[in-house]
Amino acid sequence: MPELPEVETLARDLRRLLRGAAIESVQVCWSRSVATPAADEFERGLQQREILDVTRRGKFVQMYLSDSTCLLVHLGMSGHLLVEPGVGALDSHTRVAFHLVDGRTLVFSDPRKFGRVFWLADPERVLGRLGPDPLDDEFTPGRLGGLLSGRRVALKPLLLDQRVLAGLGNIYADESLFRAHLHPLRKANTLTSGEVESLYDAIREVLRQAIHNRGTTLEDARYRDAEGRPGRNLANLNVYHRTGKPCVCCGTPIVRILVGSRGTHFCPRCQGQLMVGGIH
DNA sequence: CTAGGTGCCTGATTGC
DNA sequence: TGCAATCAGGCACCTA
Repeated sequence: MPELPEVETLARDLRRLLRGAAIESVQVCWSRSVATPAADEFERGLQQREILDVTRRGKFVQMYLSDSTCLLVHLGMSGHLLVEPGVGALDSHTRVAFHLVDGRTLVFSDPRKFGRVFWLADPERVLGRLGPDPLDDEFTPGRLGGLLSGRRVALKPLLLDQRVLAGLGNIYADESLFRAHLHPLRKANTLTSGEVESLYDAIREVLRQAIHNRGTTLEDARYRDAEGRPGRNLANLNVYHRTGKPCVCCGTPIVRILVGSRGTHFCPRCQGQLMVGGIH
């Protein structure tokens, strides 16, 4: 599923491909994919607008348009944004098609229909709820410590909460906890300052490596960049989707448990400590 | 604040 | 073989 590294890769590609392009017309094929405004207004209002820049915030792709409005795309579980050379054969998973003045098509394809597109004058209406971006310069170990302190919730659900930290999903939350040698059920407020520091380093390093590899495309899965290419970060995963396989560090089989109904992968030996001092 | 549940969805997998 | 049931998961929203 697309998380911060995949969305970052996509946003960089789209910036290169779309900056300066103008929208000729918009076709909404599945109206529920458009969160706001209503589909007919979305189709009418976006005509002739120019795409000035494309960035990322958390897991949102953010497109700045002429007239200072903003198009946000959340890919959900299975969304893609593809730039196609022509009008393109719109397959059955196409939810919104943006026909560009230069003849290309920006396709929002989303089999599972969990993705959403927003057209807003003020993107903060949606983005304002997000916590800090873990790769932002403003994000420091001290800031992470502040987010964890006083929270009795387990680390795994906390890392997935976009209001706390924006951009981690199931893959990179598990990978970050492995890299930091922290058990996913450890209560957030029990971390020592050294452990906070190592979690901070782990999150940033896991995300940076994944971006360097242009994101993770699982064997079965579907993540593709703006030009349809898969990412190559799969070989970098240490725990996610490696249930029963030996830990790269100690050889112990990787375990999968459910935490808040989400599959959670970890090494029971490397990440074994549930409490400070090693009490289980 | 925290924990747990539901609904939204459909391709892939599992079960009989 | 073939069909039906189950699973996967990001997120908003609800209840206790």
